[in-house]
Amino acid sequence: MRIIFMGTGEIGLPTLRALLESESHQVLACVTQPDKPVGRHQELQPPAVKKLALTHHVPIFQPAKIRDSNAIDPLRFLRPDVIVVIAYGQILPRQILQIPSVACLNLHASLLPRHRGAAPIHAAIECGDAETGMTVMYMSEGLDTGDVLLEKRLRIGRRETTGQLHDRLAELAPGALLEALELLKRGVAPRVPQEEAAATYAAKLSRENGRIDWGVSREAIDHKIRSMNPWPAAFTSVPTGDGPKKLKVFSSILHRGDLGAAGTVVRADKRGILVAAGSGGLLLRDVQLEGKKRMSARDFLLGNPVPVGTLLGLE
RNA sequence: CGCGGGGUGGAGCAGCCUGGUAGCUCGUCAGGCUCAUAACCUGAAGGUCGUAGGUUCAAAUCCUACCCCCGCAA
Repeated sequence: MRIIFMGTGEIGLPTLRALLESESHQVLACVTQPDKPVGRHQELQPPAVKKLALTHHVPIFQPAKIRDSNAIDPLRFLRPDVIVVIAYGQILPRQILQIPSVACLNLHASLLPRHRGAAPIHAAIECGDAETGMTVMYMSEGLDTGDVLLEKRLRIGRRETTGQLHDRLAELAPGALLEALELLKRGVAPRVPQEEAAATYAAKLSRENGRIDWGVSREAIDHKIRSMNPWPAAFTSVPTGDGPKKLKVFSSILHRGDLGAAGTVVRADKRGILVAAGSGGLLLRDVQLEGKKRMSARDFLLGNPVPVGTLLGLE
C-alpha cells in the first residue's frame, strides 16, 4: 500500500523501519516535527525519524503547523492509501484524516480507552497496571478516541521502568501495524468503538510530576520512581553543606515495616539509602545529585554522607 | 554566545579563595583475627591532579584557550 508516515518520537522508529523494508508497502513521505533546539546548548536537532528517513531517501515534511493548508495539500497530492501516525506530536485536522483512501491509522501505546493522551506509558506504570499494549486505531477528531482495529498486549514487569517498557512497546508496534494493514488490504479489518465510560486520560508530563511525596504508600512511590525513569526522573531533595540539593532517584526496592516519619532516612550504608514512606519504606538504589552523574546510592554515600534521621524532601 | 555545577590513584569526594611534603571514605592485593563473614586489625600497590599554553624560584591551586560530563531550561 501507499503510505504516509507521521511520527516524531523514538517509539515510532521500529515501525518506520519495518515499513521502509517491507516489500508490500511504499513509504511516500515522512511527516515529522521541525528540528528543534535541544540539549544544553540549544542546538538544532532533527527528530530521530527524520534521520532514518534521510538514509532511505524518503521525502520529509516538517510543517510547523500541520493545520496549514500548505502543509496539507502536498500530502493530498501523494494520494496515499493509508496514513500511519505514531507519536507525531500535533493534532491532525479533519482535512488530513480524510486524505487516505483506505484509513488513517494511529498507533497508541496503551490498551485504549485506558490512558488516552500524551503519556500513556508513564501512566500505565504509575497506576501500577499489570498489563498494557499497543493499540491500532482509526483516527477520529478527538484525542485517541477512534475506533479500535486491533491491539497487542504486554505484561508489565514488576520492576520495569518507563524506558524499558517504551522500548518493548516500540518493538511491538511494527507487527501490530503490519497485521492491521494486511487486514485492511483483505477488507476484513475489525472496527470496535471504544467504551467511553472506561476512558482515562494521561496528561503530558512536566518535571514537577517527578517530585516524590514521601507521605504516600511505598508502592505508590515505587510506581512513581519507575514511571519517571528515565524522564523526567523522580526526585526529592537532600541537605548538603551548600544547602538542599535536588536528588533524582532512579530505582528503589520496597521495604517492609513501619519506619517512622515519612521522608526520614532510617539507614544509609552500602545497601542503599532506606527512607520511610507513608507506609513501609524504600531502599534507594540508584540516585543522581544535581550537577553530578547518576550513580549507585553506595557510591553516592562515599562522598556525600547522609546521617540517619535526615529528612528528605525539604526545600 | 540561554543560566549554573563539575573533570584529583579502580569508585565517590576533600584540597583550589590565602601557590611550596597528594588527603578522606571505599575498592583491589598480601597477611592476621575468627567456626565463619558483607565484620574487625595490619601492611602494600596504584595518581604526568581533563588537554594545551602562560605567569612564577615553585602550579591540583593563579591566567588564557580548548575538550568532555552533569543540573536547570527547552
